[in-house]
Amino acid sequence: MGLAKTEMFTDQQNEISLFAKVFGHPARVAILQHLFKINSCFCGDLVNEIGLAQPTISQHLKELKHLGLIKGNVEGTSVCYCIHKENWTAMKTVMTEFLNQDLTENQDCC
Amino acid sequence: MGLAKTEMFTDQQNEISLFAKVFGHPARVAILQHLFKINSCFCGDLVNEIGLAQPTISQHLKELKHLGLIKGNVEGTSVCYCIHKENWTAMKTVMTEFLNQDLTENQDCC
DNA sequence: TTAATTCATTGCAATATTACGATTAATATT
DNA sequence: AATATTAATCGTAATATTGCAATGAATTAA
Repeated sequence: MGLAKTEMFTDQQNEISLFAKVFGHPARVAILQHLFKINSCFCGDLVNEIGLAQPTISQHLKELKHLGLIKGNVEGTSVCYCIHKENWTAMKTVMTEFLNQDLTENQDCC
Repeated sequence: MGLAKTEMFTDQQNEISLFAKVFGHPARVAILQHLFKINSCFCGDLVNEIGLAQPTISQHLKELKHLGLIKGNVEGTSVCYCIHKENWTAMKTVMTEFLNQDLTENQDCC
């Protein structure tokens, strides 16, 4: 099938998994880290920085943009990308809540 | 290709993406949340709770176990699963560092 | 206008993921 | 021993993902 049965899960569970999925490829992690480091960044810079072909980087950027984690601004023939800070913060809230589930209250069962 | 070129990325980037990937399916998010809530949990309970077929749940559990985020303990014909707390905490450190990259120092480029 | 630059899109091949029926392995119960 | 229970594994179909060559669209430079 290769298709998650999203209707069986809560909105929160689906949202967490969508954010996580976009972080589930090292190229997208690298793109985001570079955007944080450089702040303003052209697509071509990322192609040089990361070393994948231009269409591949473009595709990864599209996925990040589709989830709202980055924005792109056309400047002449170039496109300048940067982190969408408000959306990043909102994502962080969702993911942090998931990661910080309570660990302490009980003993391990095994 | 369908194959990430992991050799192009840092160990940290690959590690982040591996953790994120395992959270990239709502069933695995649901399994983890249930294990946090119930603490001790048999595989069959998860099948009832989540509503996917037993082989499917078993496969998701295997991936979580392979990454070290849960442990399983055989008890008679059942297997009791729970969160691997030390490994969860270690994973949380890695992911939190990634999520908390500095947002404030610069203006948006676009 | 022509050529160059930059990036998106298309199309495709290779591989991965998801889901589950059928089966197997292991233990427990009768 | 025979049967039941529980969960892992195998095999397979359907779909998704990754990567890139080729191409297209938009702008800029000559």
